[in-house]
Amino acid sequence: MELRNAKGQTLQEFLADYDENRYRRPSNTVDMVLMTVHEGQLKLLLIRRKDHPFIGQWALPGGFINFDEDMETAVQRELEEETSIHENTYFHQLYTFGNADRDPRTRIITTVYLSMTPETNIRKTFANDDAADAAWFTIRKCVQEQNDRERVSVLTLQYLDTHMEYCITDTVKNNYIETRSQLMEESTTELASDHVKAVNMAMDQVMNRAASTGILFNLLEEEFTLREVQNVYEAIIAKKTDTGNFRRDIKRMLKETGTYKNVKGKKVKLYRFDPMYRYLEENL
Amino acid sequence: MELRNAKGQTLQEFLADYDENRYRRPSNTVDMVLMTVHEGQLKLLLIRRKDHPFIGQWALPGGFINFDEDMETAVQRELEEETSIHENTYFHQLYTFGNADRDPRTRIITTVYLSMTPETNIRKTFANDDAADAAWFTIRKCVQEQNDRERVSVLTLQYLDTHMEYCITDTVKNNYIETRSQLMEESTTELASDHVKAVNMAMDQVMNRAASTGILFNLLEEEFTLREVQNVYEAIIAKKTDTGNFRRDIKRMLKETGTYKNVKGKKVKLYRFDPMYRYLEENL
DNA sequence: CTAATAGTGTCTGTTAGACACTATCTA
DNA sequence: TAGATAGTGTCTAACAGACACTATTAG
Repeated sequence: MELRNAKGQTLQEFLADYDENRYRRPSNTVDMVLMTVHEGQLKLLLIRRKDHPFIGQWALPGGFINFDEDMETAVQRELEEETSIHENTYFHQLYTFGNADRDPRTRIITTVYLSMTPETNIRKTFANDDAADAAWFTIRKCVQEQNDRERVSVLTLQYLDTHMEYCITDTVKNNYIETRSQLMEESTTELASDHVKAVNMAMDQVMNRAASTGILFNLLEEEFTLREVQNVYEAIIAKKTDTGNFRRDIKRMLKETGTYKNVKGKKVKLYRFDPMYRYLEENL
Repeated sequence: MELRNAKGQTLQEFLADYDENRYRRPSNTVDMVLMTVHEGQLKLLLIRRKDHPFIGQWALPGGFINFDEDMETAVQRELEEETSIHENTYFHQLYTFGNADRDPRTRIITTVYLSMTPETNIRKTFANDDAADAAWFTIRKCVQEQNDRERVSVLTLQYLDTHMEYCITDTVKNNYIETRSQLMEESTTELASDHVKAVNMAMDQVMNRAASTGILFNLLEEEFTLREVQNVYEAIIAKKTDTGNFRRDIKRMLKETGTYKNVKGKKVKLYRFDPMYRYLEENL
C-alpha cells in the first residue's frame, strides 16, 4: 500500500500528520429507553439526576462513550452499571439526537437505544422508595383524537406522586410527519433535556411493531402462556384486544413446548417464540 | 434557578468548572445514502476519495459536523456542497455507525441519512466521465436464495467499468437477525470503510417501505403518471410487478390532479401523492 | 399486420375483525 | 350460584395475487 495523496504522503505519513484537535468536537453519549412489564403495566426506567444540568429531573439512563469503546459495548456497560441488568438483554439502536443546544455543558450527541427485558431479569427492585434515584415509571401512550391530517396522543409517565403527561401532536406535512410534544399542566415535573422525544419515538415503535414482529417476546421469559403474551401486548398498546383473534394470529410466531404450567389449578399450555417465522419482515 | 449540586455549585458555577477536554472525544460526521432514478434504474451517489484514508475508493458523500451546527443542518449543507442538490430534498436518519476502529485517523462516529430526489432536481450530471470524483452508480439488491433461517442476497453497484458486488447473508439468531456482507471476487474495487453496511441497510429499508409507505414519491416529481410510479417501484425492488394489482393498490395513496400529459400521443392521467392517506403507518 | 404500452375487470384464496360459544376453576 | 379465565369455532368483509381483457400507438 504505497498510495500517496495530493501532498505526496503515504497513509502512515498522513496519519502522523493528522490532528484531531484542529476543530472543536462534540461529546458522545448513549442513552437507553429500557422497558419491562410489571403487574400488567408497561414500565420505563428513569434516573433522577443528582448533578447539573437538569438537576433533580428524571432522565433516561446513559453515559459517555469511552474513546476506544464500541457503542454497543457502551450500552451493555451502562445497562449493567446503572440498572443491574443481566447480560444478554435485548437492545437495538433507536435514534441519534444531536441538536447543537441540547445540553448546556457542551455539544453532546446522544445515540438512544431501545432495550427490553422480562421482569425476572431485573435485580433493581420495584421498591416504592420515594428517595430513590432510579424508578420504574408506568408508561402509556393513548391516542386521543385522530383525523385525516392530525393525530393527538397523550403520553403518561407515572411513579408514586410523580406524574408527567405530554400532549403529542403528529401533523401531516407535505411529505413527512411533524411531531410536537407539550408538557401538560397536571404534570409535577418534566423529563430532562429532549428525552421526551426519544421516549415518544420508542413508544411509537414498540406499539407499531408489537403485533407484526416478535419484539414483545423480549419482555417475556423463554416459555410463556398465550394469556401472558396477550397481557404484555395489551400493556403495550394500552387497549383490550379480542382474545380469539389474538390467539389465532400470534400462534403463527410460536411453537408449543409440549410442556404445561399450572395456573390456578388449571393445566395451561406453554409456548416459545419461533424466530424462524416472519423473520424477513423484522428487517425494518 | 438556584439549585445546587453535591459540591454546592449553582448551574453557572458548574458550567464554568466543566472541562470537556478531560476525556478524549470522538469526531462526528454525517454521511448520506442519496438515491435517485435514472432511465428506469435506481442510482446511488458515490464519491471517489482523493485523500487518505481509503484513498481512491468509492465512499458515501459526507463530512464533519461543525461544532455548533445541528445534524440536519450539516446534512443539508453537505447535500448542497457535495452534490449540488437543490434545497428541500427529502432525507431521514438511517443509522449511526460508531465502531471504535472504523477509521484509522481517530474515533469517528458517523450518522448516516437516507436521502432521495427526483432526477430533475439534480444539477450534477450523469456524464460518463471516467475521471470524475463523483458518480451515480446503478444499485440493485436481489434475493438469491431463501429458506427458514437464512436469506442470501446480492448487492450490486455498477458505474462504467467499476463494479462492486457483495454477498449479503441474513441469518436468524435467537432473537435477532445477523447480517454479514462479503465482497465477491468479480468486483473491481470495494466501498470505503464500513459504508456497505449503510448502503445495505438503506436498500432493505427502501425495498421494504416502497409498497406500504409513500417513500418512493420522493423519487418522483410533484405530478406523475401511474406508469412512472410503477417504473420507480420496479427499479427499487428490482422485479416486475403485476400492473393491474399495482395500480389498484397504489391509487389509495394518490389523488388525481385532473390534468393530463401526452405520452406517445396518448392522453395519460396525472396523479399526485396524497399524504393524508396512510400517514399513521409511516410512523416507523 | 404484430409488438408494446396504458389501463380495466374479475376470480379466488387468505386474512382480519366481530362475536358467540364451551370448559374449568374461584369465591 | 355468579364471575372470572382458558381456549375454540364461525361468519363476513376486505384484501392480495393471478390473469384475462380492451384500447391505442409505433413500427
